[in-house]
Amino acid sequence: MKQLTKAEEQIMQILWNLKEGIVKQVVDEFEEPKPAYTTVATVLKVLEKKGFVGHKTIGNTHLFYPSISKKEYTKFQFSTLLKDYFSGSFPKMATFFAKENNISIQELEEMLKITESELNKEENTN
Amino acid sequence: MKQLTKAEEQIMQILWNLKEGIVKQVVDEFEEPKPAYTTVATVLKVLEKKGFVGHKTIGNTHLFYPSISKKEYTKFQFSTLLKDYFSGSFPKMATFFAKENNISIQELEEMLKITESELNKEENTN
DNA sequence: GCAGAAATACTAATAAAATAGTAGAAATAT
DNA sequence: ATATTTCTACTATTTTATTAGTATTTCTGC
Repeated sequence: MKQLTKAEEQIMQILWNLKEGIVKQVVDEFEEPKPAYTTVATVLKVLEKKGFVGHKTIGNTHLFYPSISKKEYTKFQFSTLLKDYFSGSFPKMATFFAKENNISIQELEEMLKITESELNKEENTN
Repeated sequence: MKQLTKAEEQIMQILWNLKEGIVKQVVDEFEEPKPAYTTVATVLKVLEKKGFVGHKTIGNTHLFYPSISKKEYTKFQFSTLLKDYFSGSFPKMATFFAKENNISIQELEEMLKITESELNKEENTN
């Protein structure tokens, strides 16, 4: 998989949220200063060529949707980070996080609890 | 902080490993096909302009060194990922990791143990 | 001191990313 | 059915990234 560029990623994030949308809707999701309509349209076209989005034509407009899920891309990003910055070790990453945020072992254990309950909760969500 | 580009990041990784090095050493760290000497030199110059590396002149050569630590950049990358893909929640990230890798609660708890011991071990390392 | 090696500086060419304007098609409103 | 609006396609421009060649400088061994 290829990395998204900054502009592309922003638009993907919007599309993942919207699930699907026409160019105008995507533009509206931007903070001021909003990019030009044509800018967004161009990036969407690029994303389509690269295989990250698809569209169906509805009337005279294009309804765009992600053709790669946020989850898939997250996986890719996460693995890349884990590999390049934590030698592929999740405990290393957790340690890093804990130290960066001055998190104690007690707090870590609480997080584990939260994680466990999320794990149960989402067991059948994907 | 600004994102490193792919080429830049590769060279930073090498420099972080070497701690410091001349252009030739950096080139040598590349897998085949190695980039041209001048390519590496150019990227190093860009990195220097952007503030990611510095150099001192030794004899007729430049000894380059990272002027931003891997740790700092890791922090930046990690926070960005956490924010953009896990709503800033570490337990969400841990859950994601566990699910992606079919990790059981028992295994998670073992990871916590490893994390705890790393935490102790590295208490005074930074 | 000079030949050759090794290094950088400068320059260049290409490619990709980012941004947006203009023309023209299609729908719509009256 | 024509004016207006809305939308896409095409094109263009600027900036940044990637890659590397050539010229020049500096060092080193004889």
